Amino acid sequence: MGAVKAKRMPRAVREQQMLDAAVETFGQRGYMAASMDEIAELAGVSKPLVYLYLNSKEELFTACIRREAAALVTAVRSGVRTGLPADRQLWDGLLAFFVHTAAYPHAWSVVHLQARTHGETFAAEAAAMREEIVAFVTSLIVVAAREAHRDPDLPEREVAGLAEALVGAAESLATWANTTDGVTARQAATTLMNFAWAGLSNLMDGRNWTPPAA
Amino acid sequence: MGAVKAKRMPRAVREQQMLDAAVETFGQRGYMAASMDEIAELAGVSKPLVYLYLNSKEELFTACIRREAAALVTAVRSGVRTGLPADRQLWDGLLAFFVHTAAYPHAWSVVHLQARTHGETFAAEAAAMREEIVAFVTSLIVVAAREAHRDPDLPEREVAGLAEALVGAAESLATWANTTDGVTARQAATTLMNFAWAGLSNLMDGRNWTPPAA
Amino acid sequence: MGAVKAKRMPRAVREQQMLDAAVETFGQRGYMAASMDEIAELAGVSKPLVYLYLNSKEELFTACIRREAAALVTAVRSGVRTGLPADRQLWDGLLAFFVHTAAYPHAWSVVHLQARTHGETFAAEAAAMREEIVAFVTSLIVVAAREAHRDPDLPEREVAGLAEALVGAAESLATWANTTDGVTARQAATTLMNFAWAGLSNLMDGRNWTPPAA
Amino acid sequence: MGAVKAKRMPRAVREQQMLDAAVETFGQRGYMAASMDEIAELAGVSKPLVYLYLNSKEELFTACIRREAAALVTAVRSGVRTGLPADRQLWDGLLAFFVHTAAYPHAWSVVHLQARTHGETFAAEAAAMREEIVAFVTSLIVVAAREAHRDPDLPEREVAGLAEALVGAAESLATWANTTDGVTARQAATTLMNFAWAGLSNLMDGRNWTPPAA
DNA sequence: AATGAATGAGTGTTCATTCAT
DNA sequence: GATGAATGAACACTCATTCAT
Repeated sequence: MGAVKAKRMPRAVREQQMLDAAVETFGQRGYMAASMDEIAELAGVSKPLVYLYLNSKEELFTACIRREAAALVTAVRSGVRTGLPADRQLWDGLLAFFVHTAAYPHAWSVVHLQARTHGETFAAEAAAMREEIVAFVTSLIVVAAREAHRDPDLPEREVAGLAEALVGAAESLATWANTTDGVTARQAATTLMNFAWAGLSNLMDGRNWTPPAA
Repeated sequence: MGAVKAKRMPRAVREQQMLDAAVETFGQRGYMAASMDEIAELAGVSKPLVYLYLNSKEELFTACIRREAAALVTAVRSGVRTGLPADRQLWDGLLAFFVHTAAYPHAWSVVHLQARTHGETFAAEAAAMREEIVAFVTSLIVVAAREAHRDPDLPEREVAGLAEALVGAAESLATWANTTDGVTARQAATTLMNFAWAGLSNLMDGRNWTPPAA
Repeated sequence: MGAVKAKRMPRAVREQQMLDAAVETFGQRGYMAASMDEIAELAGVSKPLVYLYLNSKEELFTACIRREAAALVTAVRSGVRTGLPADRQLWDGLLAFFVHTAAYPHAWSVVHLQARTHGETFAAEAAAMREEIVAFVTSLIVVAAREAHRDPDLPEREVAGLAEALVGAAESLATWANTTDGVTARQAATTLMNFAWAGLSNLMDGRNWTPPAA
Repeated sequence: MGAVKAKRMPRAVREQQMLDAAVETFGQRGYMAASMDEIAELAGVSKPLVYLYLNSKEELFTACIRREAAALVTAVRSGVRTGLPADRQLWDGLLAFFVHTAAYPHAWSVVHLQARTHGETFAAEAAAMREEIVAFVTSLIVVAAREAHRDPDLPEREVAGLAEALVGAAESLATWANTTDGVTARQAATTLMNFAWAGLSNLMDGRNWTPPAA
């Protein structure tokens, strides 16, 4: 499973191999339980080379988070074509998201779980990416409201909460799909789309649920 | 800072103190970064005593997960009264959930984050509790459909996905509320209820979103 | 040669054993070349215990410097009785100094050589002790001048230079005596006393050597 | 900061650049703390080239000691003109010594401190040079005694001790002058000359200090 | 019921050194 | 003549765990 052992490769290539190995190991074992020895071995190089190129375990982990977060954002962005209706854009984005997280489960574990459980520094790194996605979803909600010929009279904080809930649900479903046999990316996307779009439409019609008095 | 030092207490009490300290430490530092030294000190006892009562770090962590998972399930169950309409039951459950996770953030971190990032054994422990909650939510959805005089013609897998999405959204919002200033449990519950209930109603009316052909 | 292996000793005792071993090892190998493993083994304990008691290699080394510097100053002070003539006091001090450095060559190496070659922090630690000795010698020179019924019209900077030269010569002779067979502490002290006392007397008589014009 | 980068230079020149860099680095950081990486970078060449020319860290260090020791001896020898009175010769030698050590503090650190704190091999290398200087001083003392029309009835061992003390004092003053602001080579030489010459004269007049009975 | 004393095993990190070009 | 790529071996330090009392 480790990279084919080939000596004397250019630095850039080796670095990617190391990141590959690191993402797999961090994703599987967790940040702390992953040992640099294991990562080096999986990458097919000696430990000093890992340090020569990536300096420390912390920097290596950060590099993993950055690379995978960027890859995920790129995947989602690439899946969406502007100009289509908002619901279609949301669908396309969700589908791309679930396809990507299913294709790279270790990467998803690194970005979503590991990055958030080992200190503020790493968490912040992952949070930056998440912000991008939340912002994207938020904008879609606003556009959808406009398309429905409705003033965006949903208060801003309300929209933020909805986007948060939607993204949170997507994240949970991604993990769920990755750990539950027979759930495809398409199914996950459909479920969430049904759950979310219908809810959003209703809200835009002013039919919202009123909590009982405290 | 730790518990007031009092010698010679009955075992059951000491054990709870240790678990308190462990939950706080695990929640704050993470499973691996938490040291038995720190936990013992925070509990106000010597390390060998911790081992005498709880045998190992793994067992100690498991005990934490069990205790806190049970506490959370109990809290949700206690918040709900049967006999009320389904939406009210869901609301009550969500509110109890957000109140509890806000009151015990370290416990929530242990059960939701730490338990899932350090090996299958721990993850399974937490998953068991989660199942209970998902089952509860599933049943509410079914009841709601029945109340709406509609046959639960939503396929079972669909319902499972919806419950999963709902619970996932709740979990994300809990963490979000715990780390975002000025978001109360009531607000989180309202946001989610709006998002979810409206969506569920729509679905039960057969107005679901159809994905484009692959 | 290592301490007789005896288990379960009180902390204070173990600590001294560790310092003994550390002084020997640092003195022989040098600060950097000495490994904590070696020190622990020589002390007859495991490495973690060394860390438990002395925290780090740096702190261990600092503790060595402090202990041995204090021991040397104490030895010199104890060798001198106030009330005797200045030359006798100087002789007694020098003799005590050479006896001590000959009895504890590793300690002398640590304080005089190692402490000065591995960073400002350590150097400062040793310099503090040296200051005490220089101050002591300086005072003796002043007293000697007074005893000789001469105003201490030697300028202060001049006296400082002389004390520095005297102490420097003593330090060099100590190392020389330690590495040259057949040179006793008494001989070293006699040589230096002859060299120094005669010179000082001459200076106090105003017979100083005038350098040629630049 | 390092030598201007120029490719393809003759070996002899490159070697001197490497030694320059090595002396500076060893002098500043110490033998063990200095890394071959740092030295190579400061020399403006790649590490393998350093190994090609100087074989190993040990040999590199040895080469540094040899070069700098020789340079120091040469400097002292060049400062002295035979035919002048002994005291003038001593003065000239001391002055040359202090001027050289002040001009090349890193070299002085290498030869005097580093060489003596990292194993017998290096110490022996530096000791060889020292012997030359001690021998030179010894001969001056003998000549001085002869000039004073006195038989050198000072026993040989006594003379050796005096030379040792004188050289030791000089070494200490050199380091002292290098680390104390405002002390010039000339001042150091004057202080030592006063201290030493007066003492030596006295001794040659038979006025020596008699130690108390043991 | 409780603890001071002690350790085996492992981790991240560094460095002198070499090979292939 | 010169170097980018790569490593074996070691070292400081930590931690879960146990023993003797």
